[in-house]
Amino acid sequence: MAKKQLIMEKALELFAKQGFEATSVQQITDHCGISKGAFYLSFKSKDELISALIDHFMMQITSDIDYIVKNTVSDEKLLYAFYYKIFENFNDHSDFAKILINEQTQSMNAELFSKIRHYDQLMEKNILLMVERLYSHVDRSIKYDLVYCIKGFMSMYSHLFLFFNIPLDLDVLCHSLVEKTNLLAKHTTLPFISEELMRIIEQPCQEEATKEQILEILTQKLEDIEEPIEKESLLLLKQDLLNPAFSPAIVKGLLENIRHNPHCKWISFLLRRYYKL
Amino acid sequence: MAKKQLIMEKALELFAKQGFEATSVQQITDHCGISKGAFYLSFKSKDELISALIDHFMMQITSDIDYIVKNTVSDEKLLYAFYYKIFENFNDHSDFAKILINEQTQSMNAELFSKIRHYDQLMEKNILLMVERLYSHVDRSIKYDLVYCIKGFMSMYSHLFLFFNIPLDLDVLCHSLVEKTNLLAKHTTLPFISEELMRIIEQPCQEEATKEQILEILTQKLEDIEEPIEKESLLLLKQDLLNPAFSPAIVKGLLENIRHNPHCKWISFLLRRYYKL
DNA sequence: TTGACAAGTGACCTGTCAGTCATTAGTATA
DNA sequence: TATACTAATGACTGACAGGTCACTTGTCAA
Repeated sequence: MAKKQLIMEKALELFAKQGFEATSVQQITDHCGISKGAFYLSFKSKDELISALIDHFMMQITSDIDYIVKNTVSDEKLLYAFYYKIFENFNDHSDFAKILINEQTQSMNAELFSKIRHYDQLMEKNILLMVERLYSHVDRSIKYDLVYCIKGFMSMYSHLFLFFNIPLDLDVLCHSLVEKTNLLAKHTTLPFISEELMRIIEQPCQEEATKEQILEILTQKLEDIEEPIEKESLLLLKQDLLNPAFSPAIVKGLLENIRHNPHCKWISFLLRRYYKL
Repeated sequence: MAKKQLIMEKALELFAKQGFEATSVQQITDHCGISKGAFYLSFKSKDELISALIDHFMMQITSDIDYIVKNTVSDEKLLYAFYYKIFENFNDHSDFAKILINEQTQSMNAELFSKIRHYDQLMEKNILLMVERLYSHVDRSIKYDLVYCIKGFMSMYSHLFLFFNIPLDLDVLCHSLVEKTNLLAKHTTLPFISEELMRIIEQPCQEEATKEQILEILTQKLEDIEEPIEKESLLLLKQDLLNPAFSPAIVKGLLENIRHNPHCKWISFLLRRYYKL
């Protein structure tokens, strides 16, 4: 299991520098100091590696953002917190962010492509939720334009510090983008993206995970977790999933216990969605 | 020469669908109905093909935009005309636009990468020029943010019609973006991109073409052009380049004669820059 | 009809890749 | 020490890539 992590870390560096296609398995294993055969003990294929990388990082950022959008109390601070968490993630995992930007190409495996698209749609949904909450008083016909502008800001400004080595003042950046977003929300009168257009764009998003799927992931995660409180919280959540007994408050508390462990972010996201918290 | 064009057209389709790396020379020649050997009669390598494609389309759009920014009289209409020309180009040459978006990766040949970057910088320069002209009365510290927001709008909204087959109402789109841009220009108080930051980003842009380089391109183009007025205009421009005699008005008129021929857009751009028109 | 020459062909060359598997090294138990 | 087992190795395979070149075809004028 530690080998798997080593490979993921080292491969990430190479992918960010040279791109996915241009990096051979041999290069990765050389960089890890292991043999080519050892690679295939950890991953069934090169595609499975990139797939694991995408899942690992996108689950984290998706659940982070989901938590912020659903749990930030103050409307005032929500947009700032959103931008901050996005850029903080991009900054902390800049190698992955570079891959994500450079490897948008539809040339890659169709399965990987739809995986990225899936996470993109989850993100878009959360941005829309945020826009609807923050700007409920303004003309609703502009909400999809706002979503796209926010996504545009995210992509242009992350380019800045990802590809030029720039000292990043996150606070200034986020305040600047909050102002821009609020300006557009307040004054825009001519939207481009109509409800109808949005319906064309939005392919049906994947179903929510079933209880059985969540249970499976949860059971698997139980083995990885060492920390006693987190382990017990997970165990109790599993029991409640099989045999509902706890009140929402208790469930929420248990989820709170685990959400800061990187390994638990995704399962925590799935459970929040399952319990509609 | 016609063979070259055939290859470029057919390759463009495949590149847009599958990506550059994922398309083999064999596939291209099959799609053209020619042999692999014939490909190498027209292009020295696969890289030279993609390089030719980039030049062909980027020269056109760069010179189109340069002309609009430098020759649109009405401030009112400039921004609209800019957006319109951009999206019109992306729409007309959507296969190329897709390649440009998908193939930003630094994994490609370094020479190709810097070629794209060079055109990107020319475009950025023109956007900056436009921003400085249109918003000379507002706080100048926000001008670089405006440039980046304009680029963000361009990229997000072109995604919409490039990757989802959407009926495009260019007029509504451009009015909408003009409004957004003007709003940001009018009300923004918290810029993020400072003069200093911009200096870090801006690597020295390539030198302007020398008189000799322009002459060489001009002489070569003369052979391709059939239309008598355009041919004579080019010939006169060549004479003036060797032996300055014409007044600016005459030179400008001659340039006007040729600028609508797609083959002449680039040489017309170079000459405009040379004569500082 | 001939011969000269450009245009076009596709089998072939060399290199690289993802992925396999017979073998070996390491380790823990009896 | 012997045995049983897993972890790890790297030479190897087959597929396919970009690029070459000896050869064929087509088209002229003489």
